[in-house]
Amino acid sequence: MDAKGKKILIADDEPDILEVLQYNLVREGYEVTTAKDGEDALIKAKSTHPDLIILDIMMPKKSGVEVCEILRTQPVFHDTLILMLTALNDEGFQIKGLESGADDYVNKPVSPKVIVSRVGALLRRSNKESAEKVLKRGNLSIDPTKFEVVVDERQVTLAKKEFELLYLLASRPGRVFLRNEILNQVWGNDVIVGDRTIDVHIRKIRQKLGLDCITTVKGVGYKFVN
Amino acid sequence: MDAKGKKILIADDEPDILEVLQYNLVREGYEVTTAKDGEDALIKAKSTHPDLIILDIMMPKKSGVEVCEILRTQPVFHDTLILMLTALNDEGFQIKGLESGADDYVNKPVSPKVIVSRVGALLRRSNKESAEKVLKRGNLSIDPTKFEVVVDERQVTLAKKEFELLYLLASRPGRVFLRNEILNQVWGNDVIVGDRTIDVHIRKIRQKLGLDCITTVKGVGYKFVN
DNA sequence: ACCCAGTATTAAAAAATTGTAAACTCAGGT
DNA sequence: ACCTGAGTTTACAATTTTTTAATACTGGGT
Repeated sequence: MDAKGKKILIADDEPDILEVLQYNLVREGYEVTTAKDGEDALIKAKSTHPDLIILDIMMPKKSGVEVCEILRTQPVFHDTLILMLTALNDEGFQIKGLESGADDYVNKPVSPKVIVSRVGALLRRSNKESAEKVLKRGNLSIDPTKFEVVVDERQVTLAKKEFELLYLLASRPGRVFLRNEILNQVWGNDVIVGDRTIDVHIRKIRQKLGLDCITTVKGVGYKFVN
Repeated sequence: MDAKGKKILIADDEPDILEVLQYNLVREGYEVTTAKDGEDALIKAKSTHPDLIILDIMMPKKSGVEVCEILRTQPVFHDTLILMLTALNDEGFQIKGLESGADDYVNKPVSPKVIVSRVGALLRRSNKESAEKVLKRGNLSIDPTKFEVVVDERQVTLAKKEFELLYLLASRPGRVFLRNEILNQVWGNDVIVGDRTIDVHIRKIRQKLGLDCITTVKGVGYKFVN
């Protein structure tokens, strides 16, 4: 739905850059892995299969251009987005970066905001099939673009997490979602919250909707029924 | 919204480049015309009236910069988007390209992906101001050509950013705009401003309009309601 | 009837997000 | 050089959301 779950690999030999980028991307909800040189990048790429890779051009072992070229030869990484970090003073490399199959490049010194914005743009573009559509379930209508829920003509305001949780359950009516699944989908893989948190949100949804559309499956999870 | 139907003219003297760009842009759904030199570009531009023109800087007969300058003197081409292709080694021309009225430039050698992405970005960005129509939402009227907002007979003067922000939100009533979307649309992809800036502008709009037409969706963004 | 694991309910704490006023920057105009 | 206002940032207050924690409930198994 959101940035949630999207995996990003950052490869740069300067720890400071790694840190600041990681911090900012994690804050946006991405799952971030880092690599300290070209070979490390290849290894991490193969093990984590990121959605997007940020490659510094100048790195020990293998340059960003080399890494990019190697990745592009493998079908698995054919659709992986690659964002190059280039220093303004090595023009030759900049050119190679583009030729080698990068999807975009950003000049150093990097601005976290610019990176975040470009990353978002790239992922959004590649993501156009995951269209957010309005769910209609009986007298219930859930519109993710308007962030609005309507029950029998009556408009209900849900908070973000409540909305996401309802949207998830309603996206597959009847199907039981395990508590773990819910945590991963709505909260993200790394966020650590207790199980009771889900209960509380479920309760609020039931309360606000005034409908009994969410059923508890004891020992398993919750499901949306209609 | 869709790229479909948008016309693009590509002018370059290297047939290879013409071909690869044409192939990639056509695949994206654009209608593409090509020109082989500066004068040819002017002729084709006049006959096809493209939405966007890709100009190589170095061309026989007339350079990209010249073509650009000539086009810009004509009102018909005032809003036509121009994307320059520059060789990295002639910085002087790069600068001239921007001065002469190009909307963006891309360094050679070209990467189809980058071109497609930039073209998309340009068209998307221009889309908002090209659809310059008066919005009427209840007792609120927003005229982008006059740059004027009227609430219940009363005329309100908004600053540029305030106006653009209101116009964006009002262009899709009900739809929630994420803070990132707002930043991209109103401020542009590369501009770096803090989140509070949006709030402050929203506040000014609310204040000046004296209407509660903008709703905060906490954790998500803002939306226009009526 | 009692226990137990799991869930519901509540209230209150903690965290996140937004609202606001005021100050600062910068460009343009006088 | 000075003024002015748009635009931005800052720092803090106000608010809402999210989480925790403590307690009560529930239904099946013994």
